[in-house]
Amino acid sequence: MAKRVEGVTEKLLECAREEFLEKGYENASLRTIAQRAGSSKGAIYIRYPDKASLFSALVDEAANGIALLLKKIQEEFTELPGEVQADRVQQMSDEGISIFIDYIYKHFVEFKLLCCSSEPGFYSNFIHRLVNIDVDTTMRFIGNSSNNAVSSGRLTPNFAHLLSESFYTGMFEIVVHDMPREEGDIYIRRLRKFFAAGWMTILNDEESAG
Amino acid sequence: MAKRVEGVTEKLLECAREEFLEKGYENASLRTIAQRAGSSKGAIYIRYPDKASLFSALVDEAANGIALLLKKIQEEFTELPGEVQADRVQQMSDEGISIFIDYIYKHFVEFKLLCCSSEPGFYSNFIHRLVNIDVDTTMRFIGNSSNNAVSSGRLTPNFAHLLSESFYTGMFEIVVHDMPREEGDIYIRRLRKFFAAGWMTILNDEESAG
Amino acid sequence: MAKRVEGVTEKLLECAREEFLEKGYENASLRTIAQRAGSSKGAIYIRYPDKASLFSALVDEAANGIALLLKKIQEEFTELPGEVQADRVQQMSDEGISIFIDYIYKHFVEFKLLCCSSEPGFYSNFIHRLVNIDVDTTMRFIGNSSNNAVSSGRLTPNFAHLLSESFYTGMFEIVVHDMPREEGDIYIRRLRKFFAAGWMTILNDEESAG
Amino acid sequence: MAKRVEGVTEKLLECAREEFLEKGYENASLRTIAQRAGSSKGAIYIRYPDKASLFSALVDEAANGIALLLKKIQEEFTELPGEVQADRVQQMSDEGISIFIDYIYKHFVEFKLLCCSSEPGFYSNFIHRLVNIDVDTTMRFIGNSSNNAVSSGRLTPNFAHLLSESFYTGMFEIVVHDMPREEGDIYIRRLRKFFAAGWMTILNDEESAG
DNA sequence: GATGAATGAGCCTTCATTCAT
DNA sequence: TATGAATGAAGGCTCATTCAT
Repeated sequence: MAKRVEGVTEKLLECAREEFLEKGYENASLRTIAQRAGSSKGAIYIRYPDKASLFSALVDEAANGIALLLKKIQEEFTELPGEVQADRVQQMSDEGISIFIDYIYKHFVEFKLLCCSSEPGFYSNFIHRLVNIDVDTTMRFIGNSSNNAVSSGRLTPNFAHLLSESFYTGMFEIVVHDMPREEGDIYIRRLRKFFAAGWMTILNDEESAG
Repeated sequence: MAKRVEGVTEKLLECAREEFLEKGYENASLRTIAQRAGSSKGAIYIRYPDKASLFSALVDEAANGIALLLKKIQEEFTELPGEVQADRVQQMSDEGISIFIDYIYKHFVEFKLLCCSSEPGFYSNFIHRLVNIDVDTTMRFIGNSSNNAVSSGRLTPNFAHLLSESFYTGMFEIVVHDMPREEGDIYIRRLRKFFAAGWMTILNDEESAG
Repeated sequence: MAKRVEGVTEKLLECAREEFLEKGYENASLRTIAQRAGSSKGAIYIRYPDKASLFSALVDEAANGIALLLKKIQEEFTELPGEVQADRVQQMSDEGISIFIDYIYKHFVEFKLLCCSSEPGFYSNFIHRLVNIDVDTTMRFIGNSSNNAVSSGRLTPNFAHLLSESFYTGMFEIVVHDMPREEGDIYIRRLRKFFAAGWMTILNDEESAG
Repeated sequence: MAKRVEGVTEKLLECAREEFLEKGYENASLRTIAQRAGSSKGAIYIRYPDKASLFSALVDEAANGIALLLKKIQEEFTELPGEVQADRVQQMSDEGISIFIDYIYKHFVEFKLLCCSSEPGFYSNFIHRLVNIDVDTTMRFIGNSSNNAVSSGRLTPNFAHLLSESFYTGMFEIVVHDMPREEGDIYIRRLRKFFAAGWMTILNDEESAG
């Protein structure tokens, strides 16, 4: 039984990465990828059923990984006693955010591909997975608490969705702009403060407060 | 004098709009656009020298218009007396933001095209134009005041850029998500509060405050 | 009755000339010609039924003119008394050749178009017209004399044709290479000597002579 | 290993040859060539990067071959002792010319393509390669001898160029006119005599002779 | 007469994908 | 398994020509 030549898959993925980064998903050419890798188009099709799958192979692990990570962080928040949850505006702890940023920088190229080189819709799908996790936790948290943000209409699910999306899009600016780690750290932490402050204006019942 | 058959340009633009919206810039086909419009490929080329120009024709007016609008709003801010500026965190007045939102909703489809269907780089160019206007005003405002955000290193031009980008990207979420006008209004006003709060953490000298 | 705007035809021809010279027949564009002339494609079609006719309009007068000229020169030769003809190898007199060269230089651009910018086949048609005139005279001259070049098989009509073609192609080298008048004069006169010598080897019965 | 289906390349070249011959380079259509060959446009592009390369594939070997042949023949002339050179007007020996003609007839179709169906400039490039070889030898030969053709101004490089071009153009008349071998032989040998006589009028110092 | 919009065939080329070897 | 030849649809674009105005 013929075996896959060792290293071919890796070489193909590496060259695919370069090609996608340089030209974007649509304009990347499988022919060129195969050539760069010193391999053949057929070799790609043995491994991946089509162009989209090849792209996914480069990106899925990181995309799944960060979604899982976020889920875990959020679950840790959910498991906190109610009183502690109520004291926090951000669902990610300081430690949680650190791990999150770590993860992004550890898979920087993959997220670069996702942010800058994927087919239209692919990136937003990715963001939405994160957003859904985030919003789930948020809505559950508010539902469990006595906060009237939802019941008062200050917060709709759709609205929560958009705020979250804005936050995560903001986060991935560090990738889009190739921000060095240190700068990214500072930037994301400030972003959290931004959004913490923002959430305050929603969670707090200003009307009745005024 | 050969006159353009009435309505052909409009029909072409309309069908181009649809095609671009459905398939995105890269996958849109001039052939299909012409067919949809019951016209010919040549009819497109009489009007626009190439595919990119056809797209621009759909989008440029709105893109330029909103940039001009932002500039005007910012200039009005700049012309305010120094004390009044200092009291404000957001450079857009309530009235300014209303006009801004109005403009977006009046050209909703155009911004939809820009946000969701343009070639890679086209959308970010657009956002950057707005961002540059914004950052200019911000940096000048801080330069003219005695605020030490810049001198202390809390704010770099690059950083201001990213924050602004995050803000405007957030704004255009209302377009990406086809938010109805009323909801968009609320959303954007909240976004302002978010960022106002965020800016406070940068403008205020926390270090020395602590 | 609407009248042709004066000078339009001239302008069109002038710009067509330039376009054909620059790009060659196939790659010349009627659209471009009309634009250069500040006129319209329709204006061309009013005057000429198609692209080929426009080209002909630039070139036919010179092509016909030189053919007529050659005919006249050759007829003058034919009308010479038989003895005088026999003494001459070249059918063009010194005076004849001068007039001929004059004509070429007077219509240099037109011949340039013919030689370098016409559609494949057009140039050879032109040359063949000259060649046919030449060969007619030659064959008649030999038929009327007692020369055995033909009867001995040293000269076939086809062969005469080719020799003549080689001569006239050689002649138009002065056009192809933009030779200045003076140089062209010298060159063509040498060419005549070349061919005179060549013809000697055909007209003279070397076999029986040897 | 994917192997090219046998005969496809040959069929493509054959049909390309026909198409180019019938319509000329510009008007030949790759679509038609592929159809004629019962193949696909892609099949052409696997083999040749573009239209020009396909044409070259039909023609280059013959064009290079005859240039090399001419070089070899000329070098043999150059290596002759000075006295023997001086006795010869033509640089090609009888044997040399035979080999040359052989070569043309062995690649008749290829030269037909070159002469009658190539893009403007392609044919003259080809001729100029031969001419440059020829003129090099001629000028060197004259430089090494005591002949005053050059020093007296009777022969300029430019002029030698044109004479040579006229000669080779004349030669390829046998191709342009589909002359049968036997006739071509005779024609070319006569052409040599023509030019031998012509060269005499340049090499001989007529002035001082007179 | 003059215009240039409209046409649609046609151009060369690239592509993802299939499949015989 | 691996190859790359083969495919044919589709790409953007140019063109000579027609014809309503």
